[in-house]
Amino acid sequence: MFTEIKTHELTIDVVVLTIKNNLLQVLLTKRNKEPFKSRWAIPGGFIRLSENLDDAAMRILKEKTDVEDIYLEQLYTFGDPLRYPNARVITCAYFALVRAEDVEHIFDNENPETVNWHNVYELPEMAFDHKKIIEYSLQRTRERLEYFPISYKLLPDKFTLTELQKTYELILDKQLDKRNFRKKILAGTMLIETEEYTKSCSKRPAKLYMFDPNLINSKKGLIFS
Amino acid sequence: MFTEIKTHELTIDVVVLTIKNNLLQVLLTKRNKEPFKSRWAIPGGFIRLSENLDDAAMRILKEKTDVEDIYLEQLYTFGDPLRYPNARVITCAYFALVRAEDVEHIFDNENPETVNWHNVYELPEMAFDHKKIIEYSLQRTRERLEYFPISYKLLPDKFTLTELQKTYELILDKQLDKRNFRKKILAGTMLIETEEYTKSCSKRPAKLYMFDPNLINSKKGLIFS
DNA sequence: CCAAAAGTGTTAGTGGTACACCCATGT
DNA sequence: ACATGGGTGTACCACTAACACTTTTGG
Repeated sequence: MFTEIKTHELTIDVVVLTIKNNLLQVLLTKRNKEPFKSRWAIPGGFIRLSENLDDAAMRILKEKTDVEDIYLEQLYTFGDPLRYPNARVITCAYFALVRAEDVEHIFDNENPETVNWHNVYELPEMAFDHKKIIEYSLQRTRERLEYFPISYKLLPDKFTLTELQKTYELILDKQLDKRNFRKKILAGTMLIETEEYTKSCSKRPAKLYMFDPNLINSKKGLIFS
Repeated sequence: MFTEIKTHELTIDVVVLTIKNNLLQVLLTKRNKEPFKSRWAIPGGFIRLSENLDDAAMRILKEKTDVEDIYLEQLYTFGDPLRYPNARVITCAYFALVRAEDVEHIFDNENPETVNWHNVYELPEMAFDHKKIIEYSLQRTRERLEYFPISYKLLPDKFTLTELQKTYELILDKQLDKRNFRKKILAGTMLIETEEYTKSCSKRPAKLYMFDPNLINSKKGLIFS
């Protein structure tokens, strides 16, 4: 029996989003202990003494995947007294955007074989308030998309305009007009046209583009209302 | 197996903003103990077991002022290992907008006579990372101003368009065009024109307006870029 | 030659910005 | 009558939204 000195515990939870199989997906681990045994949850953990919160979120993410160079942002701190049964656990939630191609393995030492990607628009039954946290992440990602070129963190180095449009459509969960999308995105200065084209696909080749690495940190995104 | 050693403390800090004497001001308390003894700090406190984070922020605010009906929003959680000397204190920061007229007393039981309003644009030397937290609040308030009619939380029930414009100008820290401001704000549907006018000022009387209480929770604000 | 995705412009409407003068009141 | 802040309209420009056909390739 633990002493009741500690009134609350602070954890970090990380919503990891990627685009895989033409779907916007979130990384979930299946719990192997109570509470909420065998329900799905977002990855989480404790903060070490020497870490700041961002470092802790990054470490927790790396424990489940092997990615570097991701977009990571603090989301919100959830602290309802009833969010965690029989304990007071406050969690500082983060969200991350990763390239599917960079994630070679997903693993969970405590729960091997029980970590997986799930379509964010068709979530299974979730543990705790994790459904709410994922929905909050999605909302924030949409807000960010309007102001920052964050989509490059979900795409390979070189991509077609159609792939970029698809990324916007998956995040915003709506269809965009092809001509208006291209006009607007090319009017901005964040894209560089390459001389390369897609090959060996069975249709007309598409030109490949890159994000301008000098402008990656610029604050200009695009608004698609 | 986790060792239940308490590695960090979680607190709540609240940035309280108001408009007073034609300035955007923040409520600060002067510390009477180490660390940072006699420096100014934003009000803060601990979270009780039965409270959610919003409730804790509201209680802490009420310990220093006597206001009801305020705008209160979670800002960000600051957890750098070095932010608090010789301890690991993580703080979940909130910001609040209050009407100066609603604040009859400001007080601090521990530090009587050492709680006061300060111009947010001319802050004294602050304790901890509180300057950064206030700057962050200001930035968030500006973002909110673009999307939500939050300015009504800083103004009396009835106000002139000039007072409303002044509120925007103080928050955005820039001058706005009078005709464009009026055109845009009246094109929205959140204002109700009253039949009343300012009296007993030495100039031409100004018409008084109210916020439409039905639209207070609407998401339409105004963008002044 | 057919299927499939790539690529390309114009128009109408909306909203933003810049800008200068008259009005109502108190002294 | 004058000083002070209240109140008003127009013109230009930029951005948004709607919309359909031709091109290139592989099979």
